[in-house]
Amino acid sequence: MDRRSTTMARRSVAARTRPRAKPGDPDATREAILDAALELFVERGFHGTAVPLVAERAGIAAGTIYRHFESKEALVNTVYRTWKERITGEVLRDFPLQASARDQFHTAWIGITKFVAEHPRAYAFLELHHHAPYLDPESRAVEQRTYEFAAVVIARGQAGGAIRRGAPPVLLGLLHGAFVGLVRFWREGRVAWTPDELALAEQACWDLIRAA
Amino acid sequence: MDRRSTTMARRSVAARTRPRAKPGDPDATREAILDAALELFVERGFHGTAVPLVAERAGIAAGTIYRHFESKEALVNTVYRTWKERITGEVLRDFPLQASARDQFHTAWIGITKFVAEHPRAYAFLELHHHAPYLDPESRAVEQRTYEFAAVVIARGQAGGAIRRGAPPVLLGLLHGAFVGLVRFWREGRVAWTPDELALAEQACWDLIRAA
Amino acid sequence: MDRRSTTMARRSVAARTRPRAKPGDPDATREAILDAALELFVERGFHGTAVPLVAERAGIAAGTIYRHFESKEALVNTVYRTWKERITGEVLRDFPLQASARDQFHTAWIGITKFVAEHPRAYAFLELHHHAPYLDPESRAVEQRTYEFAAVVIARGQAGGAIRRGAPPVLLGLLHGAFVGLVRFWREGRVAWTPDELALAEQACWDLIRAA
Amino acid sequence: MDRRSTTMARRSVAARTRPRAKPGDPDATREAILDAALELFVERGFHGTAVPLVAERAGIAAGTIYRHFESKEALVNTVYRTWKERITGEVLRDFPLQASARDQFHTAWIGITKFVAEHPRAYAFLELHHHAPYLDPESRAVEQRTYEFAAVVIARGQAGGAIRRGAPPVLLGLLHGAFVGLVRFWREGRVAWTPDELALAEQACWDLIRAA
DNA sequence: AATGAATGAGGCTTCATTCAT
DNA sequence: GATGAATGAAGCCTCATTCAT
Repeated sequence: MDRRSTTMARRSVAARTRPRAKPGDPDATREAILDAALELFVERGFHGTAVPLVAERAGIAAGTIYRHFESKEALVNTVYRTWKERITGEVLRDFPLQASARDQFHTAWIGITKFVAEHPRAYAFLELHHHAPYLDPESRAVEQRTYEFAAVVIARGQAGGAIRRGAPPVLLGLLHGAFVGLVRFWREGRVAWTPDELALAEQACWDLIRAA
Repeated sequence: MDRRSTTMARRSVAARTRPRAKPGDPDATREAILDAALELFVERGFHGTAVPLVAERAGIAAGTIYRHFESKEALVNTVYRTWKERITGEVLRDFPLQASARDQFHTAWIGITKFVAEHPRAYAFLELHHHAPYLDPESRAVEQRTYEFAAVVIARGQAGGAIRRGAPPVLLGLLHGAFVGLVRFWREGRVAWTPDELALAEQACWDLIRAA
Repeated sequence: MDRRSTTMARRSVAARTRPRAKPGDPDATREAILDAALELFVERGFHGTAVPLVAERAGIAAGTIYRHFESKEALVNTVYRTWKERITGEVLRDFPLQASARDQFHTAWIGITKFVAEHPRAYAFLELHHHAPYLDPESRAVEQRTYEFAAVVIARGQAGGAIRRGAPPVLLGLLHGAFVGLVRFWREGRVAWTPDELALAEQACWDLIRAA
Repeated sequence: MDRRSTTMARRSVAARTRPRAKPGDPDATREAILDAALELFVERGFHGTAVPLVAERAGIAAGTIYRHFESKEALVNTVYRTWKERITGEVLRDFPLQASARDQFHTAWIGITKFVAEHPRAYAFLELHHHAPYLDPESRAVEQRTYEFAAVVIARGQAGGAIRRGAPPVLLGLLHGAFVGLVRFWREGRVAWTPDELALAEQACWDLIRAA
């Protein structure tokens, strides 16, 4: 009845490759569903993705999804929170609260670009579902916390004279949007995700917000 | 199936009063449908908008929509192309091909912000449906043409030394994304759409792409 | 666009025979649905009756039901109220409020037995759905009003000395139950619905409640 | 598949404590299932009760039910027959075949009211599932045997002059229905189950069938 | 051209039943 | 015997589309 250690090992391997078939292990099934949902919601949008299609891509039966998630909405929200918390965690872990604004910016830039490179679909998902009407209050709270943290960092950079004056939300909207635009063009194949391009983009984005 | 020039002319009048007119005039009916569709696709998304609902908001019968558009997809695509061409036209009309990069930038900035202020829903629609899976090749071509023009302008700015070096698509992605991010935050009520904020944003965006 | 009079005539004939096919007339469609639902809910119960089955018996497509009723629950409730109001109206129209208790009893008996003979399925439906959990407050209110009227009549009969002492609800429960039991046995083919049997039953029921 | 006598004996003990015991004893498991099913079928109806829910209330796993019952239908039928036989047995045990009709009536009345008081849910179950479409022929046969015995007793009462003339099924339908109506009103909270009310009801029911 | 009732495929979800452990 | 995750048929309902008027 308990083969957790074995199956966990097996799952983590499977997860790193592709969606996969029915292992009979609840955790693996759950992961397969989350992976399939992530992909499909990115490819076709929430309403454009039929639940049975998610099941098919996950290699399970349609009904099985409802043993793991209460509803399609609960599923998107879980995907959303899982990845939003993950990216936030990865970027903010070891965030240099005492460093200069430029160093903080660099740290965040590296963290986010790394995440995008490793989990491009997850980043696309988060961006596409930003403020989607089917996100529940808890998901919005996660969103909001990230936003508030960023606004505070910006405000402190302004206080220190390193970041240009102006309402932090304006700068944040521009900065976040610029990065999203870059990623989007990369996904569309219009730009490459090379160190050179990224260095250029980083400098440009810093110039976007830095004080003159 | 399209009679853009005629209907567009009349449209601007209809739009300024009310949509959902049903005078028995085919062009007016068509416009009412396009207006209703624009509103609803923004409010509820493509999949969330039922065709009979569009008809109701347009003040006509459900079946009538199919006398003007082949399908729901044809309808979104027409809305998309209509507005994409319109914003492109408005921004590029009188575009100062001979002016300095900074002046060109300013002209474009004024044009786009004006469009956003006057047609916020249309801009939201275009942004929300960017690369949607139900957009057809022709709609994508319209997108592509805009993109190519912008890339050329950037490249010329680089050649003249006014715009920072780097692949034009990177700069374009950042710039376009920054603007979209600003508008999005404005729509979400996080920033105001005042001259001050816009001036700040314009300068920041110029710094994003200008040469050092 | 208005063929109301013609179609109404056609419908009332059809209604008297059997459920029927799609006439294209909304009222007739609605009636066909109500008739089919009445039959099936009696034969198989509410939860045992699939909506598409109702549609099939009504000779229409499944989706059509939802143009006439918001939900399956709304459908049962409409069937319930329609017939409950009808039987109440038929029995209470010309109810002799000033007559003796025995005459009142006889009047009600005749009215109800007539209704049962004419609309046996409707009576079965009402009895089977008495207090069903999916009946909405309005349906329950209809139920309640009938009950209260009967209780008052009983109480007045007791006041006049014609009806045996005791809590009116007890007598009402017994009396109503006895009649329902009689109808049930008739439906099951155990007793005949002949004047002789009915006269016997009427006398027995009167003896059930009359004063010694 | 049935081991009625063994399990029934043990059952009365289990029922008096709590259902949902799961001692690893097959008979106890079976009893727990039957108890849980009885409760739930009364509370939520046959179609409204999910098999896994029965399992949960019985304190066992869903699959286990199918080691004891072939199907959900087999389960209801077993519940039905178990209790139908039990009430019949309790009422007819020591039935005074030689006594007067009035005494026989009284004996039956006491037996049934006692059963209702002790097993209200079981009585509700039997009444609610009378002639349900998912009862199988054997269940109907059990019903039929009870009915036939009662008809014979009535006929003998008529032969002795104590019971009014008329087709026994008519009297039986009325009598049984009256009692059911009483119980139903009691369950709905409209009448109390007190000695006074019961005495009144007994006399009324006797007057329903007794000769003038 | 317009209407709007009707259609029926397809979407989300439930649940009776199976089966590997 | 028991488990409980998985199954997939079937249920309720929506909605893009058609067609008789």
